[in-house]
Amino acid sequence: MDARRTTVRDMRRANRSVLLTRIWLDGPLSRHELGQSTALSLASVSNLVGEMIAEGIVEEAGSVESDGGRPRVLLRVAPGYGYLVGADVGETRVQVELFDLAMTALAKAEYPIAAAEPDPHAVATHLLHGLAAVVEQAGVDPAAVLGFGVAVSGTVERTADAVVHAQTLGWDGVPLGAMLRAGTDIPVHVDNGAKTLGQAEMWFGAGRGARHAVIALVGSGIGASVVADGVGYRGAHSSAGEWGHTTIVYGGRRCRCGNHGCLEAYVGAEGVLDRFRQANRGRPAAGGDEESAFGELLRSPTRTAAKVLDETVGYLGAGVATLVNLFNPERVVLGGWAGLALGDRYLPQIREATARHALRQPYAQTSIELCQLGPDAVAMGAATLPMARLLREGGVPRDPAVRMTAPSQRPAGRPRSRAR
Amino acid sequence: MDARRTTVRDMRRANRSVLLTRIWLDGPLSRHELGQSTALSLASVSNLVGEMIAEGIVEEAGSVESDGGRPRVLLRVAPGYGYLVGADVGETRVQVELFDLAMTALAKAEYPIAAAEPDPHAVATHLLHGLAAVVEQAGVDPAAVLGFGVAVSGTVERTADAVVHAQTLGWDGVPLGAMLRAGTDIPVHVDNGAKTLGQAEMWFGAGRGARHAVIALVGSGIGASVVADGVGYRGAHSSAGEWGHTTIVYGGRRCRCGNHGCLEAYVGAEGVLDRFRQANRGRPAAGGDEESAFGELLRSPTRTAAKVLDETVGYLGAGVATLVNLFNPERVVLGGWAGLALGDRYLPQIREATARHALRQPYAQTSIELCQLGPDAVAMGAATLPMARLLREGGVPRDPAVRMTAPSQRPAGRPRSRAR
DNA sequence: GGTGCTTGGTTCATGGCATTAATCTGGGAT
DNA sequence: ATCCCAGATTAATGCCATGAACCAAGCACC
Repeated sequence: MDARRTTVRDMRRANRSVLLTRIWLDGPLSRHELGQSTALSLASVSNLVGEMIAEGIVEEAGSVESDGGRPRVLLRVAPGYGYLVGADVGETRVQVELFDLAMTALAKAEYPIAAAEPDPHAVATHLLHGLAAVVEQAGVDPAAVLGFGVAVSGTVERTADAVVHAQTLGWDGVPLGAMLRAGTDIPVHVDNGAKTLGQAEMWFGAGRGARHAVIALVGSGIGASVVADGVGYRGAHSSAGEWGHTTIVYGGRRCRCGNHGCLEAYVGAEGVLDRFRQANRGRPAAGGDEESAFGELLRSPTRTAAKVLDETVGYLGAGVATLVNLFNPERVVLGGWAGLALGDRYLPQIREATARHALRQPYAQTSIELCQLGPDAVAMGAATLPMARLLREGGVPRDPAVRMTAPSQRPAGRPRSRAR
Repeated sequence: MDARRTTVRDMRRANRSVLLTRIWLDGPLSRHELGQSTALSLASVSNLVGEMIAEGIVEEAGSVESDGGRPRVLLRVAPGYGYLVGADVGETRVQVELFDLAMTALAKAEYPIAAAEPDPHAVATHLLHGLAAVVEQAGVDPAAVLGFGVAVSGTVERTADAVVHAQTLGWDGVPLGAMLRAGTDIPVHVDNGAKTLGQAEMWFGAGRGARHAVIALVGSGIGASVVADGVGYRGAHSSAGEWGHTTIVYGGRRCRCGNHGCLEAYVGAEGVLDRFRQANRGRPAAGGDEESAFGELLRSPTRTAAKVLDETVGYLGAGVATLVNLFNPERVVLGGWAGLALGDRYLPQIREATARHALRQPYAQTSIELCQLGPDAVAMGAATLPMARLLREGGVPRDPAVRMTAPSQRPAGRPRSRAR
């Protein structure tokens, strides 16, 4: 229902995008298979693929015999056509990683963050240093870096400046995108960490193959990443999926957001430990930091701990049921460090609790799984941002005339279509 | 991220769709304005519009002087090009209405439903009779009826058979679409009533102009219709938006769905009246049916009633906050007969309660309004289903070769483009 | 070791499409 | 009358996917 024209060029871009996406996601494929699954004519597949091979973004990768006939040549995205850099701005450190297009990590850099509420400029500096460092470390031509994806907590406005509002960092209105762009020519993408992790999980993890999924992340805080019909659901201002602060116990426990009865106050790691302390006559769980204390609780639960955890599973089930009822996903993927820890031990119980609280039919149509990538995949998730753009644009650079930096074996060095 | 090709024909259809949608929604427009707002070249606008005029779906509607130059001719969708029939399958009656393309109601038919759990065949018969009746009544050529939209409660599978699961009707797996198609040649569309009402509200009511909105419907039951980026959000199996059975009071009141603490058990009219009865030492509210009892409660609230209603507003606020946090809409539209009744009197309080329970930022980015169409717009909502298809397809009939039934003043009687 | 078969991939002519630039149309102002 | 101005149409152009014909590579069979 959008009010935008379509031109003949959009068509080609769209078709390139479809082909490239399919080649990238579903591994080496022959031209024939591509035609089959995209409904594109073989002629067009050949034409478009030929163009992309000439540009260097796609390459032939061996062939496979086909009973009786000519062997089919397999195609894949050339891993070395370009590189992606992803960064995770956590509460304790900035982590930067460089990947090739096969998503193989080639270099890594990490910078600790001292302050509880770090200075945005310091973080931006870390990020830019990290970017330069991993490019240097991997020995990659900076011009071949297709984009720099940065994942932060909090919400990110979808404007050019990528203004960040992050309560946990104490940032309110930090134009991180603009700040980074001032320091590099590489295209910068900033987004929420839960969303990027969700995208990574959809492409490489437990979400593979699903078109409608919710990635539910439980850590110290709680968030969710909603994927609807293959694309991330963002809402009007990109803050959709704030699952942690939905009311689950009206008038209940006070939450750090200031409200009462939020899911996070019951299921978030901090909330769980706090509830345990109350149930345990004021004595907190053993263990130094939150994560080890939470792990200790799970590993050797006392009677009190078991009770608290049982209740936690119940609350979590009600929370997941809310997601199931409202979003009707075909899959719910539970992640985050606390979510994985809980899920490892209590997944059947979580499913039961969800079944108790969700409507029968939507529940029957969904499955509840655990994240497969672990919580360290945030940087990779961030690297999916430039990759998503590359796939969306069908691999073409901004200016269709330029871009002959890609390695091209062809003597002509130009797309064939010009040569006529 | 869908794996579907684009052809040169899709392009034209998409552009026709964009133009037709814009002409229909934003009233009479000149070719110039169309070019402006769609970014289409004036030549293409002229070409496409000319085609649509030749087909009869668009017509010129006067002109407006433009300072100094040639006056601009205004275009509109020809109201009599075709007709839409919408039906509302309620719990007590089947209502069928016929509209022209300007959405003017031209005929109406109504059939009472006796049983609490009506026989699907009886309902289908009513619907088909109603369809024939309104066509007859309006004196319209049956071939000019573009589609028959049917709104039911419950969820509707998006398959050709349009299988309906409706708890309130006692239907589980009724292929209503298939049943209706067996009795008429007119294209049949079946969907959930909340969703169609939401669409109507988006096009003609309080949702106008919004791209992200949630229409929250509170009656005896509770539902929501989510519009994301201009299109209805359906989820994997079309049951998204089941807001009524999200847990709001963990372990709370028993709901008719069998669970505990559902929003519906607190804010649904039945739940409110039930809570009043409990608070009122077992004496129910005055009034015969649910609706009048609820109205009575609101009109002259006793101290007890006021307290119950205050609490209701609180629960409702928490429920709306859940929608705001999870969907991040730019607008929440409150409707349904009970929702409107509550909203008329308590809208400021509902806003406050929502503010208390929602995150600050998403709440600040949204506005909470009341439905403008009233609960009787369900049949019109159903008629939006065929209209949506017409707009999506750019007005072309199924077989592009046929369709010369439309009144055409041109002597040639064919689209000009052929005449070269 | 040719001949035909089968499957994979490419070339070429064709028709559809939106675009730009030029042209035409209808009104007021000079 | 003539000019000007803006709206609308026509003509020429270049891009695009498609179907049909054609080339390529392996295999089996005589």
